[in-house]
Amino acid sequence: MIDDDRELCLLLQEYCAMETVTLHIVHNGEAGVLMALDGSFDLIILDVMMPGMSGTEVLRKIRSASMVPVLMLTAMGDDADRILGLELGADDYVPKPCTPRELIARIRAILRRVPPSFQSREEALTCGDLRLWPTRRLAELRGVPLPLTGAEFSILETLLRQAGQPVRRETLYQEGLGRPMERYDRSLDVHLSSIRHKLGPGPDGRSPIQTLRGRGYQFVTE
Amino acid sequence: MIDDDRELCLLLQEYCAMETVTLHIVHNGEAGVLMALDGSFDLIILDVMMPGMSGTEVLRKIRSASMVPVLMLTAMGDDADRILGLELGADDYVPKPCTPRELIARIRAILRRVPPSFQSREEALTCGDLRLWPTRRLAELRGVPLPLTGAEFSILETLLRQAGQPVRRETLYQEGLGRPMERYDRSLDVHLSSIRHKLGPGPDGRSPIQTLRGRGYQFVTE
DNA sequence: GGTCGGGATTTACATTTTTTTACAAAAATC
DNA sequence: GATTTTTGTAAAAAAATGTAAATCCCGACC
Repeated sequence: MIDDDRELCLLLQEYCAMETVTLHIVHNGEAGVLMALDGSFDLIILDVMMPGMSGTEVLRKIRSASMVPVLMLTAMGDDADRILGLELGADDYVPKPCTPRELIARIRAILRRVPPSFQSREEALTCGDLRLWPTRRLAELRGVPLPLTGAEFSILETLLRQAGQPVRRETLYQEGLGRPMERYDRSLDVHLSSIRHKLGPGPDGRSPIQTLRGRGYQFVTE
Repeated sequence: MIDDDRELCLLLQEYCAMETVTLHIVHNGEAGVLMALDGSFDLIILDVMMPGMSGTEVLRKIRSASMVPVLMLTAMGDDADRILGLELGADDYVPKPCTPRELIARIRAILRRVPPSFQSREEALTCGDLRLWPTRRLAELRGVPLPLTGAEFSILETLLRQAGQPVRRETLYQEGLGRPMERYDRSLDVHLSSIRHKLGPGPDGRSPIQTLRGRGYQFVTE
């Protein structure tokens, strides 16, 4: 999502999380273009009205290099922008203000008609001898299927997506268990214990999941 | 539906909605031709008797450019129109007045015999060896027709449209069963159990429908 | 109007996963 | 070194899900 309205971004991000959609946010056009062209997104939500590089300019830059679906947010009744946007290759246009619900519905509609071959489909998350296929909900350790429960899989997926860097407990709660962390809640610890048990020790004898006391956990790379 | 009888149109539209068929309406021939040639409809319902461009004239225009199935509504006993209609390439003829129910039945009959390749651009939903045709409400597993009840079909369709990512229970209730989820309601579980039973195990021995406890369900991709 | 039958829902209980609890161990703080 | 905080983990408790069977509901048919 490329939008300078931080509040709207956060609101939508929250809603997306509930809908099991992951929303990444940038607040200016320059960063947005770079991110959009990174190729790892299914769809870009783009605000027309932004300080600095305008939305249509961002769209032009994106379209010059990529076919990634773009949904534009426009001020109510701004037909000129709308038409320009559609001509430049936006896939849909939603007038602001809009409800998160409507936005999600539009997003799903766009993704339905985009051929799957154009959708960013990652193969597998690999780290050492561990490999996860999130869309298949399957994990393999040294070529052998690794039976993980749902929560374990989600937590491990989150760690693996950021392998080599620390992931905060709050993040693991949100992404892995789908709820915010609360005081005296020890679920995550228990799940991590169980994941470590199933993974066994890494090549160096330590667990591949390292504890960074007070700062979270980190999946160690080779 | 191309018909100037607004009341009948609305009545039928309501009935169609219940049958999960989407009915678009125009009340005159000119608009009807344009709409029919848009190429996005599975079938056209056409009233013979209309002010302005007559039904047969509309049919002639449609047929000159498209093979879209056309069902004609004719005044009782008006054989001349009927024969002319069939000669011009109508697929069926239903005398007015008729019950919505009968009309839907005829529509389904026509769609059954029209080869899928001629049906509107709604492609089959395919995932692995499972394939659904949402407009025809037909499912196939490894090339063999899979008998599913209405609720089962809708739930599976919802899962398949978002294959590879989790779908929340609330969504499945709303999209699949058409009502909000309520506490202590276990219908969905029972339907899922039955779907899983009918689908059998996937290539890896697990069910293609994975449970994400507390987060929903996910149809796994290949 | 009555009965039949298929599908949907509810019920009841089995099973699995997740969370809580309780305490031990490690690290940080004083 | 004593104390507090944080984390690890086994075990118990709670919650969510799986599923067979009973029941309910509604349209079809007589």
